[in-house]
Amino acid sequence: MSNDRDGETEERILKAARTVFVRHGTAGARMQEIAEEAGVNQALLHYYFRSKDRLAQAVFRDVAGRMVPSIVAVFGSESSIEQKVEQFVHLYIDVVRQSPFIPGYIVAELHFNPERLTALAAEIAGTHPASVMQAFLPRLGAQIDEQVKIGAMRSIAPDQFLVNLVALCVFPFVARPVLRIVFGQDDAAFSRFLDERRRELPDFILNALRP
Amino acid sequence: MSNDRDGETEERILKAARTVFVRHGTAGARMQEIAEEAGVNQALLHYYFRSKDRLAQAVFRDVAGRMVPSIVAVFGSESSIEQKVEQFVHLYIDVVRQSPFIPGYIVAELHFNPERLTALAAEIAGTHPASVMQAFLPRLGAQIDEQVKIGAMRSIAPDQFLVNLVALCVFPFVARPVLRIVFGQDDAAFSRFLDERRRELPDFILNALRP
DNA sequence: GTCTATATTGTGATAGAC
DNA sequence: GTCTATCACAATATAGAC
Repeated sequence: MSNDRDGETEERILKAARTVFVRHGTAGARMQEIAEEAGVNQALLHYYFRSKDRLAQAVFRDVAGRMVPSIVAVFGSESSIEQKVEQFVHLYIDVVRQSPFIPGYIVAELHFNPERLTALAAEIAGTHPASVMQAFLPRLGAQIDEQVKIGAMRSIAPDQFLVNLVALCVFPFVARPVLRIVFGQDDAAFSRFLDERRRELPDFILNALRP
Repeated sequence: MSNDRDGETEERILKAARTVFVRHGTAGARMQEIAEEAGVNQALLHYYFRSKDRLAQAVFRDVAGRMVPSIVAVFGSESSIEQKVEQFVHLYIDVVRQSPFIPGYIVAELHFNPERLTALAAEIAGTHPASVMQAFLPRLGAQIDEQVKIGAMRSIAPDQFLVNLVALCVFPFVARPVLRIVFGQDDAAFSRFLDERRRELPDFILNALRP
């Protein structure tokens, strides 16, 4: 195996770790399996990442951070609420559909190792200007108030609104094993379910807010 | 320590296991910690449950199965859709609020050990009459169609409807670490958030389905 | 940087006394 | 049924050669 002049090996290890951690969770993952998946030996994992915990941190940072720029793009924009809802639903379903196990991994990691989120949040706060981070919730609130004032929308707290929006997008993926059993959905049926959802969810949400 | 004539010890072990598995997940849980939590030694865990895996299975069965009777009660009833939605939202939030880590545990277990759900499903199918299990989805569909025909509701597939309903109830609990950071919610704020949600969610959902 | 070999501790599980 | 003691192996981590 040749040298890692351009960080190619480190990247391959991280990718392998992503696969294994997402599949088995941080506690269930084995360094040995990651090494095999990356085509290197276990010692090299420690050479690059020092410990399993640091590697797990790097993976969470990588996986969870991946979602952030698009979210910021949607909610940091000047679009109308209607547009934001539709953009978010489409973006989320289109992206996550290609890695449908990510949400389950993230939720599990949030639950068992919530301290990793703190670390990630600090980093994101450093990357994006504070103005964007601080402002986007009140801004959304103001946008809602506007619509309420002209009678185009019923009032809703912006945090409730956001939780609703994200919940409706994320949940089908984390509940997939249940859908498989309760609705008898095989892969194709699940895919059709997502198509239908992508099409109808924006209207469902916007209609919920009509006066 | 006295003998376990009435299954008191076994019950105490199961309860301890519930606590530890819910907190750390199946892979992250340690038999030693469960033994301490139960006030017994590790050997006794094996005496009653033979292996960690069987204990994990028993815990999942216990925790996940706990929710089922109430769900069946709501959706197996003859109530109107409006009533079902309100009943489910109130029931779910009231119950889960007292054990707010359950949803995170269940989602994680579904993700990493989906085969446990299969076992549980078989058991539930055995307990409840097949008529109830098979019928409840078409029945909900028929109930929706009725409303659509009289112009009281817009059309929606029953599986989409159910996913929406459950998603909106479950998600705040699994996303709690995120709410804490993004919205700065401490325990009291989260509790108020749930109060507000319990009050407004039924209307949100029903309004979404108005024509 | 990458490997092999190994140290060290953790962890599920069992044997056997009481 | 419950305990103590211990086995057997899994798993993270490090030392040191190349």
